[in-house]
Amino acid sequence: MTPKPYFLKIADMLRREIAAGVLKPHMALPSERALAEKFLVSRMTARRALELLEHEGLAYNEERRGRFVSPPRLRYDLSSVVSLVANSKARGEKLEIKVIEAKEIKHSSWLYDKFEGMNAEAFLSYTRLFSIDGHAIFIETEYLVSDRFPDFFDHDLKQSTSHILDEIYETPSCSGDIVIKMCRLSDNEAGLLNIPKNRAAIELEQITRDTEGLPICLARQIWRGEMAEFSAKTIVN
Amino acid sequence: MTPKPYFLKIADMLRREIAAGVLKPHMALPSERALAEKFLVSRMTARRALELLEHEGLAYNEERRGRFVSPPRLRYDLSSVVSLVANSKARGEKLEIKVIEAKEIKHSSWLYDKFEGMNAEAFLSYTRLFSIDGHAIFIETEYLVSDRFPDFFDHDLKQSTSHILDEIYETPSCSGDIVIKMCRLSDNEAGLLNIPKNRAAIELEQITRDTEGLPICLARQIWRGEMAEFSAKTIVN
DNA sequence: TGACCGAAATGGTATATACCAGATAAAAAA
DNA sequence: TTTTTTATCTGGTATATACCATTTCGGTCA
Repeated sequence: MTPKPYFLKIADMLRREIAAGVLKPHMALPSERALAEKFLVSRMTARRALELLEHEGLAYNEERRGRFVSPPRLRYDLSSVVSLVANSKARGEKLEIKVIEAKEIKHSSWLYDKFEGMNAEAFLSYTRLFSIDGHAIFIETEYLVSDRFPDFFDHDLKQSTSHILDEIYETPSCSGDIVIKMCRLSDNEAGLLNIPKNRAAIELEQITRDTEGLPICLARQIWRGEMAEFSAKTIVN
Repeated sequence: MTPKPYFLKIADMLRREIAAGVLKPHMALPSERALAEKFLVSRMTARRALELLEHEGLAYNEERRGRFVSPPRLRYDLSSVVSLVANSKARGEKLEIKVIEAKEIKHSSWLYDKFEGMNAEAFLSYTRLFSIDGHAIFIETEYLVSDRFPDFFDHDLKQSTSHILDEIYETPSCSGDIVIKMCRLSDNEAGLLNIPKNRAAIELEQITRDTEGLPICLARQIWRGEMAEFSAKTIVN
């Protein structure tokens, strides 16, 4: 039997402290150097233990600030499109929405494919950062057909999109197609989410459709993988 | 402007070769030592480039054998429980199911919670490994209430569970609750999937229910994150 | 032919070190 | 008091090295 690697032992110890509540959500974990000194290992070995906890979703990392204990996962229900803003408020969490960018895109074969059957020439695009209690959870970029929603950017983007589309443009969304996969963060995305570059994350792409099945809105969300879990209901036949 | 790190440059090169088709699915990538020599960097730096591709889902790793190019992702439709076995055959893929373990579990508070309202004392549990074209995709462990499905293990477990439950026990599943999240592989799971320990992966838990809403089967799947993507349909209201 | 062995290749774990860059808080200056 | 500087803390990148464990494959021996 080969002996248990040091970095696993160190990770075990930290895991126990988190489970026991000695280390509470958003509290700082020991730094790489502190762990290395305490366990008499090299800094690289200490780092591996900490990175392990990150992969598990037990810790998160803010670049050059330190590593911190992750709070319990947020559950995102795929079966209802509208709910995130409302649900979060109901749970008493302080959901913040920060608008990062809003622009018009003239030519994009990628968007043209996604909005097949729409014959659109220009698209509205806006990116927002969603945080709960001051901690970034995901980035969302949404795309709309320009012609269909005139003066869209005149409205407050700090509210739920479905609310704007429904109330103001009277274009209720009826159904949506969602695809979830593991992905890697780009530099820009990592910066917005305040975590190191090149990390694994979860990408959620959703196309909402109107009553006639035509695409209304394409949303692409990049979630901090350890922050959330996604639920859905399945109906057979 | 700080210069682009070496490991990113190396990853870029590999990414280009994969995109260009020079490196095709399941072909071996250069080894850590080969890359280090070619780019005149240390082996650790070469490894970081390779690990980056793994995190992105472009490569996978078989312990002490080497790293290989990942095939395109498999799409798993959350909206229909039954389909995986059938769908895969329709696409002409060779889906293999290998039974790893089958046992009865007498006492488990965890299972007792999951099957609330069933008053069950013992559960059947079996673990299967699903592979396509010789490559492991996910592990599934399913749990059933013993009393409800007598002599269950007498049947061939290399077929879809819903088929057995439906045809033989006349217990069609009607709906299901699914939860997806990023997770870390245990040593055992990593061994079965033939990838290194302590990696990020995707956990999918599903409870299927009968027409009365009572839980029939709890399934827990551990997917190689880079191998699949998950789709769902959402209906508003 | 078939079984075995050993060399070569692979990744896995680990050390010790160095310097860089961003974040933070204390100390110094305005 | 407010602003600026400075020292210190953090993780990020990178090198060079060592030895271990498993896999693979070629060669040898029965």
